[in-house]
Amino acid sequence: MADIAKLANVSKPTVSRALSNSPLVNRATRNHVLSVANAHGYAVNRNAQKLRHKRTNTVAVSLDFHSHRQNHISDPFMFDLLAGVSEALGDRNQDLLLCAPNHNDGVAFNQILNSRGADGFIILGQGHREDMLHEFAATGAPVVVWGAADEDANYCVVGSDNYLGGQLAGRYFCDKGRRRWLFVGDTSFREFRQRREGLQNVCDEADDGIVIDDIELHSFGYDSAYDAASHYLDVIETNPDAVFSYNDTSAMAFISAFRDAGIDVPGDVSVVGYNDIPSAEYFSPPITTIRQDTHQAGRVLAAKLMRIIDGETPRSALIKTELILRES
Amino acid sequence: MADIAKLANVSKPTVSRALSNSPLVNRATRNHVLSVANAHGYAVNRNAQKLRHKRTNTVAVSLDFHSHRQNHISDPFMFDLLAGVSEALGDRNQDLLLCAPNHNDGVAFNQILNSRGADGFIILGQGHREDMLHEFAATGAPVVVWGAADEDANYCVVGSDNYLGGQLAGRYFCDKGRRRWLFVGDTSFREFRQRREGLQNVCDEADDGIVIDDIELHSFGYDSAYDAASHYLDVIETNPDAVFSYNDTSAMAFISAFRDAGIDVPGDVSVVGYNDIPSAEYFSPPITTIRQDTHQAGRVLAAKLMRIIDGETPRSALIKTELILRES
DNA sequence: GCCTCATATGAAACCGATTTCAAAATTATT
DNA sequence: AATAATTTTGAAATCGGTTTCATATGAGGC
Repeated sequence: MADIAKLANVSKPTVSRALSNSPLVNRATRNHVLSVANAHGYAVNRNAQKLRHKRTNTVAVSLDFHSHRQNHISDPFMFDLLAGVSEALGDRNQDLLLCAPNHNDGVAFNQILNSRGADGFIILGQGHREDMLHEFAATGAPVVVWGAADEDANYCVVGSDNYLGGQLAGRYFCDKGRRRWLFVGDTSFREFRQRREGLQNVCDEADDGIVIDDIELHSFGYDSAYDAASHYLDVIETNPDAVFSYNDTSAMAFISAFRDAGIDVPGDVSVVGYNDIPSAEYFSPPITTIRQDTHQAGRVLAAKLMRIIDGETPRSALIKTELILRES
Repeated sequence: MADIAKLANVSKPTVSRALSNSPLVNRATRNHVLSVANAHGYAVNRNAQKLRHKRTNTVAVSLDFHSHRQNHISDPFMFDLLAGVSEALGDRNQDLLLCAPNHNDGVAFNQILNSRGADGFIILGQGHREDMLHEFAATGAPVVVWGAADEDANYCVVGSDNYLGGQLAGRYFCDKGRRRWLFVGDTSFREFRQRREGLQNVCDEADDGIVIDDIELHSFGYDSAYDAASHYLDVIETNPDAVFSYNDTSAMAFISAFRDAGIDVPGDVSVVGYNDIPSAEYFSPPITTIRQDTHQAGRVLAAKLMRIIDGETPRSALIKTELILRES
């Protein structure tokens, strides 16, 4: 910057002001400085800027890779979400610091904040980290979480309307005249628990002798879902006629297992997945599922975090959640 | 840091040296300083550090979101790659700056480098940006590209052995006794062109009257592939008995289109995809495809870039590329 | 012509670390 | 005990910007 100042025959502060569009600098001077800076391909040193400003304009994004134990990071939904967040942050001129899998604990988060590596955090997938997040947020850390809203949460949560998602699946089953429902998912995750509750709600209101059975599936991935489904069919007396599973991949696994056991989908059983990943549409049969708007999610997450960084305390929010009617 | 120095009864430089494990500081003093720093949750300011060191320990990663015009970012393969890179960079204590979609041109890249936002670039998917990348690399920018090796490239490329990939598909078709092959892909992309050449090579060596037809598919995504397949079947005289498509999603689309036209897969036609995305295994029929080791890819990309940043000029490299035999 | 006020500019201090260089403290050598 | 060699330590300069504060310049009012 000192060089540019010399070249433009002005002082360092003037260059600084010109580059930041300060009204304190004369129009003509600014244009001159700008042209000199441009001609020399000058770019302000972000690190010096961050140091002085005490603001990084960087958002750290954490992906809970490890909650996808088996499948590691394979569920495309998380990545659509990441894409949405990336786009939203780009629009706001915020840099995106992607946190590596092994840095996903509270200490590491605090370290990033304390060392001024980022101004705040977007956590994609709260998983089983609610306690850690609670603690983290309690320190005053600016943080937004993609996950399930929680009355007691001391942090801002943005997520799918899981309860509604459960209701949508339930109503779909009612429409199809299904009476023996099966819920698949690990209800120790709040998100899945809320879906289960929404499903239960529709069941209760129908008051029609509908029963709901549960499979607590503690590991992710297609294979374990397939195995769970096969085993379930082995031990159960009466087959279910409807399945609501926690994501599309497992829904596909259930469909395959059912078909391999000679059960027709969607003839004998209706199946609803969650997330509407791209392949859901192309599976055979195309999967009826619950879609979330990942772009909206990204925008909302980014917007809320910006407000938190600016000292406000925005409320948690639910993202548009809709049933995508297909053939399963 | 000045505070820690005061608390530990030493000077600022001593604290700095203690924290960076410098041998210039006495063992006892270091331990004392460390314990004081720890007790107060102190973390060095990264920005000051980067400013002084003129090194950021940050790698910018660019995803070519836009080459996936229709599907935007839906191909899970790119994300597996991103995960691999993220992991590898994490192991090397490098931060990962994810570049937003709208920042994917050479000027923006240079801006990031000049402003010391990152030490180097990992470009995932060269797409049609070869010229830009060439120019970028010519400025001396440290850059590694995931894509297709090119004799003339002035930058380091890491990628699948596309030629071998094509050969593997060709040999598979030979094994199945297929004689009328169809190659699907946009050969204006070097990667796909190389695969096409590998396929041709097997065809030539078989010397068996095998013919290869081509569909130049200029847009990505399932739907356009399905449409292309249907249209192809409408206008063609003799149906192909083998299809090698540029990715798994399009392979699925071709299989669906063929089946909808009453053509049996794998009975009448063998289909080979590319990338081995998770759903390839669960599609019906499970898709025979070419797999690349995304973790290895991530590690190699990271390692090469580190060497480039250190002033070396490592050579381009090919990643393990293997045929995954399934039912299609 | 003198005073006030607004506008434009620059000198110097500062953000929070690291590095150079000189000085102090310790240890080894004779 | 005196000197040389080696460790340890700290004062000051530095990285590259931004901000404060004082000053210079020119316009407008009387």
